[in-house]
Amino acid sequence: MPERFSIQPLYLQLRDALAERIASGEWKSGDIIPNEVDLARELGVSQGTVRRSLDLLESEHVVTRRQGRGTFVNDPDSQAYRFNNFRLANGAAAPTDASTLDIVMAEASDSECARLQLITGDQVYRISRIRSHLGRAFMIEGASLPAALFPQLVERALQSHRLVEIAQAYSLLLGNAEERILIGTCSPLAAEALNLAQGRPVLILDRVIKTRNGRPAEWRRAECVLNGMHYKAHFG
Amino acid sequence: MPERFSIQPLYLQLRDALAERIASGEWKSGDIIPNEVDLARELGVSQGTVRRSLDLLESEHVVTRRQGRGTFVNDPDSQAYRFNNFRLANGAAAPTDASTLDIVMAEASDSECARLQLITGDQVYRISRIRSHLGRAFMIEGASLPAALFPQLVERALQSHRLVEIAQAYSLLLGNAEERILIGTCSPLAAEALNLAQGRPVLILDRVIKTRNGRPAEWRRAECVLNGMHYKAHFG
DNA sequence: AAGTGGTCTAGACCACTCA
DNA sequence: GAGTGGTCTAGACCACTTG
Repeated sequence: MPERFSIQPLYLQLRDALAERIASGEWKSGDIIPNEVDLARELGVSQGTVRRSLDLLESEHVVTRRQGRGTFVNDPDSQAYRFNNFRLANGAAAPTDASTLDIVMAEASDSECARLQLITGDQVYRISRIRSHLGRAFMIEGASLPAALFPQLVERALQSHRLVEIAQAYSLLLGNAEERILIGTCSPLAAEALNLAQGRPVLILDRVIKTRNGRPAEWRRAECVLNGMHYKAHFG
Repeated sequence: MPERFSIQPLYLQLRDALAERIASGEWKSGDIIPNEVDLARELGVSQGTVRRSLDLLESEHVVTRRQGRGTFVNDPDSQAYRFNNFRLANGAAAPTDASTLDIVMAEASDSECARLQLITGDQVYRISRIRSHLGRAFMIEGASLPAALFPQLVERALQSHRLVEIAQAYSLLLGNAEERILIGTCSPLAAEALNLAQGRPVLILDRVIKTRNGRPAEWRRAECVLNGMHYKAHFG
């Protein structure tokens, strides 16, 4: 019989336990995890409860289940896909390249504290990146990441500073994102980086991505021009 | 024993049957629908299967379930909330008013055919609306609705021409929406209606809302200025 | 106390994939 | 044919709401 360690339903505890085993690297991207019957026996719960927690993890984009084959841990690339919402005129996802301009560590500003749920004195990494599509730069972004979540980020000298790659390197599972979309005129920085005329209107994307546990992992402010693409949102 | 009328799983057939009973008006907005045990007995399936279909309907925003109380049919207002994504600086939903400028019926254009999945010769209603916030007009929208879905729309002289109200009047349940967000300069029409300077940058919102069955119900093109609000999107 | 949805179990059978 | 996830059942018990 399973013990109840908390007031949470078993299937939620189970979901978190399984997510933790994925985050910790016990099961890696692309791996097949044990089948429902084995997991149920190992964990001392019924198969139906295991199923329920796996279904939840699938809805959270952590795993993918395929009838007749098994339950697979999702790739970081499939995660990245969720957060790239630039689309071509035909609706297909626009392939984009990102490159890092700069990384520094600093004390969190007031707005960083507010958006990343930090307290005054906490440290953040500030990353500036530039994204291009078909070789043409169209977006410049400034991202702030809590240093507590990504210790020694600069020292580790990762290949890429896309959040998806960073999260992978730190064994962190990403959750939802909320974005504020505004319209503005380009900053001097953006004008230079993207080769825009002074005062050119830009789309401002202000987004917070949280971890699966609900902890803010990245606050990004971006300015972009669309160059024939559009930005896709989905409601429902 | 339930008969299987199709290859679809029982819980999906059941979900559609229950949705149909709501759409038809048998259960109205705000009503409590029968409890799981009664539904299961009536429909000749197990309680677990009824539960599964009701959980699905809840995830589709058709009903709301409350432990200890019952399962309630959602209001059109709660539906409208899903499709209003203008937010104030503090993140709260911005209350907006909509008023109709004009309605006409016409033969669907090529782009209307494409976006609404119609064929040449089909009829559409074209509605132009203007939205204001705190008494100030900030968005002008042109909506196209398939006439086949909303017969005699003009003749019925509804109070409001917000899609949510129209759908309610026609016993139609709304599903998901997909929106394309672009940046542009205001059209002469928008400049006049919203009192904007020529060439003022605007946010262009191009959205298709589908019914619960996946049939396109409205294609809307809007131009707006934000006046301190922002447009909210959610990913995950 | 009665009634509702929420959790959990145990087990049967089906549909799909692959060796 | 063996192994996987997907569907469906029947029933026990829990948690919450209301009279």
